[in-house]
Amino acid sequence: MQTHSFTASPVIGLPFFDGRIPSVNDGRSNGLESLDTIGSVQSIRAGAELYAEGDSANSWYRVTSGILRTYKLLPDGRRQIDEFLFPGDYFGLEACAEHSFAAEAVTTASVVRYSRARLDTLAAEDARLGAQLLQVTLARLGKAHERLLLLGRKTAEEKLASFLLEMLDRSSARNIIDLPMSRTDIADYLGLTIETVSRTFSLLKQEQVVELPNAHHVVVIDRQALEVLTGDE
Amino acid sequence: MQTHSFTASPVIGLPFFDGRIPSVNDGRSNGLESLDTIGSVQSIRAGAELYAEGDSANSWYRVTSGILRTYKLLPDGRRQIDEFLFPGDYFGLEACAEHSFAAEAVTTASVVRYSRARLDTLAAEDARLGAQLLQVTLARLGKAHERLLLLGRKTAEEKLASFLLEMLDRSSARNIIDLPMSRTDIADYLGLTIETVSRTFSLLKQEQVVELPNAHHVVVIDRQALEVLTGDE
DNA sequence: CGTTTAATTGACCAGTATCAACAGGAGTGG
DNA sequence: CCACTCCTGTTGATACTGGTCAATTAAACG
Repeated sequence: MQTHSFTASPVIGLPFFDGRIPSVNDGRSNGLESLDTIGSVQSIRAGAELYAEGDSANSWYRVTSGILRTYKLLPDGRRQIDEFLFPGDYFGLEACAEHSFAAEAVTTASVVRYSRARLDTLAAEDARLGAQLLQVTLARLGKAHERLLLLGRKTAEEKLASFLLEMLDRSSARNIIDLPMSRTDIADYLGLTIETVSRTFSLLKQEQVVELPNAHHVVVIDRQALEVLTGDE
Repeated sequence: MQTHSFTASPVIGLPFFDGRIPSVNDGRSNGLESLDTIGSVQSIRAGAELYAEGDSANSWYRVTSGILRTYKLLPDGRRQIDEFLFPGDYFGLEACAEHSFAAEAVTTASVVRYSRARLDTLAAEDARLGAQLLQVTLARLGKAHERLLLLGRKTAEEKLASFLLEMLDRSSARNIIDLPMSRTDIADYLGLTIETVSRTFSLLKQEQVVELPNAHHVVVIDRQALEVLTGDE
């Protein structure tokens, strides 16, 4: 991993609790760009670990390129992926002094690292910064609760349909999904096995909802059918 | 439901990100007591709804007595309980303008209701308040991630063991757990059916880990065994 | 190309869900 | 005070979704 200085972008203000549904992930401005002045860029090779569960949580991060995953492990090796992180996403800010989950790069990625101590100092002086941090954190909490419903109550097909729509919403293309992560990653994100993920992909293909040109690309043929299959409506 | 004015308690400050593992639930001081000056008390009968999914989220709450549950529903009636809320817990603060989950009383309960607008105004003026809100929200996010692992990767017995230890930690007694919620509630919290919850209770009894004087009380005979059964260590 | 790793598919199995019957308490009325 | 009812929880029989183990195919990499 390499670290070098980062060129600051201008400070951009944001309305205070403006009522819009915030997206942590779309890279849009959310006022936190002002922090770039205290950040440093770090590159991570695909598969490399940024920090482990239990590491001291003295930094906070924003993805600038590539994809990362955060996850927890059980002692016997079972893994639950908490989030896939895309450019623009913030992560690593935690309630306690140690990270409660690990972070790894799915693809080669780069992040901006902020000092937690400096962040706290700035937030103590600037209430607006604190409000923006709160807004970002509340948005992540909302997504986590959405995932509790998925993991606790949805079937394999509903889980995969929900996942594909989530990925489609982050995709730049209208109906093509790029899946940089492996089947193992998808399984550990959805609380399934790789075999079930694979079989469910085949099922969706058979139902003519999607096409699978290869394992890492999905073409959505019938978005509405996919939405019905999520079980959400 | 009845509403009346609430006597303010003195403002108590808290160190700014002090590194302790925060508990949202134990009723200890966390600096947010200053908000009591803008809160009003509201009583809710057992089983009654405080707000529904989709209601406008213009309030924020703290439990002062009783137990509540927040949950999400799928259109076909499947339910996932997000959190059980105990005295001292804060809830209802959300990223967007509508509540993304419903809140109901498990037992007759009372809450303090805060105006979201006034909260925002106060937070805009007082960076320390914002930091405390952030800290409470980060703690809840950490607990949500813990539950993702439980729902995605744990077996029925591991889920129930984890649940019982969570409830024991909130209990005043050393080894007696009071469970005010129904089996249906527990099932919807753990992503199981009531039959599986009931069978797993019987299993734990058979394994001499707990005693079940009745459906709403659990005596923990062997806490260490219960900890092993969570799968966490 | 050849080798290795990832993904798919198949056969079978296990854990949990479903459906159904029964038991135990709490509340109600005689 | 007891019988009746209702409701919740427990237990049993069976079904089914998704997991496990294994073989095959496809993709990635040197």
